[in-house]
Amino acid sequence: MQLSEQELRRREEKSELEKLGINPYPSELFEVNVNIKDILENYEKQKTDYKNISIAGRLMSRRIMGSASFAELQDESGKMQIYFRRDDICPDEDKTMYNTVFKKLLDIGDIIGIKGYVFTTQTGEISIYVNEFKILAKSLKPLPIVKETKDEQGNVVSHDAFTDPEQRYRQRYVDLIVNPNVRETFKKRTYLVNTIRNFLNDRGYLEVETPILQPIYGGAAAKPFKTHHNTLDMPLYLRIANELYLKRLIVGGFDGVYEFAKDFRNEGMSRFHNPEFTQVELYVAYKDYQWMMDLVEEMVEQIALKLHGTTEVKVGEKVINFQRPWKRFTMFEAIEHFTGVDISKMSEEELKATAKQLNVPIDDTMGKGKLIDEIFGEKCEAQLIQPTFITDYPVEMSPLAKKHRSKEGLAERFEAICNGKEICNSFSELNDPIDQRERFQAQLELGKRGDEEAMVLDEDFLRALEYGLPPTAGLGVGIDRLAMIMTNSNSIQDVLFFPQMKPEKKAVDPSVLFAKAGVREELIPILINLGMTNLEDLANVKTSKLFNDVCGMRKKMKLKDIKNPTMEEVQSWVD
RNA sequence: GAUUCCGUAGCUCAGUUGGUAGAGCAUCUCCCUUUUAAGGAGAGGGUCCUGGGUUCGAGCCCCAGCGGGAUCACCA
Repeated sequence: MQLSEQELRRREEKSELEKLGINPYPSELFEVNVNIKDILENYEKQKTDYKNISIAGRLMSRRIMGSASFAELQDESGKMQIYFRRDDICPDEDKTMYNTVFKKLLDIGDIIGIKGYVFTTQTGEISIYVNEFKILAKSLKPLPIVKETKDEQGNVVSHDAFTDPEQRYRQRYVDLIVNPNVRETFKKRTYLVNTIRNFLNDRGYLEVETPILQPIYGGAAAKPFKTHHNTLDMPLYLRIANELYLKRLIVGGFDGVYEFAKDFRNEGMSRFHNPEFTQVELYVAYKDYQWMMDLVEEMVEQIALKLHGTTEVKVGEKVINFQRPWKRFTMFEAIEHFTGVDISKMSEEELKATAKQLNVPIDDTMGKGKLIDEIFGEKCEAQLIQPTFITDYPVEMSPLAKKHRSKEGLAERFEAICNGKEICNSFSELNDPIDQRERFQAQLELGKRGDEEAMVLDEDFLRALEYGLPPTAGLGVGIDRLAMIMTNSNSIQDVLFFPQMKPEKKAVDPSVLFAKAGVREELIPILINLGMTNLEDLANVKTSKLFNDVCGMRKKMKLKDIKNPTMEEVQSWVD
């Protein structure tokens, strides 16, 4: 690893501090009695409370002017100017703490604790007057620091912003330090989850945990990640959903259960898809999907209010209003609304013809349900910006949903669509075990025909249904999708702290290099132990010395079974 | 997967028909006691993503690869 000049300098500063008897990474706690947000909000009202403060954070900028300096301190709650004066930091003859430690050995990015008092500068900025400071952690890597100014309208303008998406996602910690709006986004995500949790707890539903490692994956149509348990010597799957487990709990006698679940799907990635994502699933006994729609409306409206203080949320150029009640369309109505075609009574052949007319791509494997779904997806979904419930999906697409109480071929199912994307999915749960078995069997048929996402038959789940599942309404809400809308984020990566990325760099594995040069496999560990990392290292020492070293290391590593190389052999590596 | 754009200093980015590698910030030295993108004077810092090719000469042109973004298609 090649260190930059600035990194080397910071390492030297670290040893300078140690030479001065200052531990750059002290162990003892640093008492903090206030944060920046608190000062900004309350100092003007209650100045006497801020005569003796102790605060810690990261040094974000410095303006040194001879024997006085201004700097900026950032803690979790915000940023504030701090003021240093040499003769206050160092009241005695010895000016080391200011002249050397502060001016020379401190850098932007260092974490410090300060004691002092709050005051207002001549230019009217609330600042902290530093009486003493302490280094709490030395930072060895320079931060991509963002400077900010305000234009005439008072808008904050960033300069040299840290914007490279790759760097931001790979080094989220840096992103969080220098881009305060990123912290806000993730706080909102947590408030969103908390709001849902409180909402469900208030209604008496029980938060539960169910297996992530599952012997049979189910509850959704998706490709799973597969792994293996050594002791049991069996395959296991990372869950694609937790639906079937939560329904087992309803069978067990709980009237309402929910779980915030990380689910895993081995599928494509995009700005809407990450291999692992979060859903909250909720199941409530003795309810149906109509009831669940009311719950979703109320819950999501409450989220908007909690996060924004209003039901109106700005997303891109649009304003989305989550105020109840939301528009409700059956799928047929939605299609008729957007295409002018009433497909509710059409046969499979007529549907095919309609799809072709509407330029909806189809293929011969598609049945009636799939055709309807395609037409909807192609012609309607993207146009639904304001939150809208779409109800009554084709039953073929919903193998875990109850058949519609009155409409042939449909299921009691709804999705809420918002900003052109599904944010939740819900149905009256299928609780007829015989029907459920048949639906699974139909899925098996699809699987045999090569549908990789077809569901697998879960005998234990069917057994649970046979004991009796009360009529139940179920719901799944995509937390990431909802968080994207609620935080005005364009990509799922912006609402996941650590989105999935390709590995950073192919580490050049020396053993591969050596193997290519014709080194016997068993000798490679010896070379690595000798500190050789590439072929140049081999070429840089005399062949005879290399030969001696290898034989010596072989002995040291007690590799009796390995034959020493010959001189010719060693020579051949370098050639 | 398809299309398309990008990769130059620690950061943000310029770089002309192909002719010695540039700016601002950051860093270092000096000056400066209320500054605020502080200021003034000076200095250091580069595998121009990698590997080939064309050329007297490549950051620039060509080919291949790596990494990333955006858009589109399937899944939430």
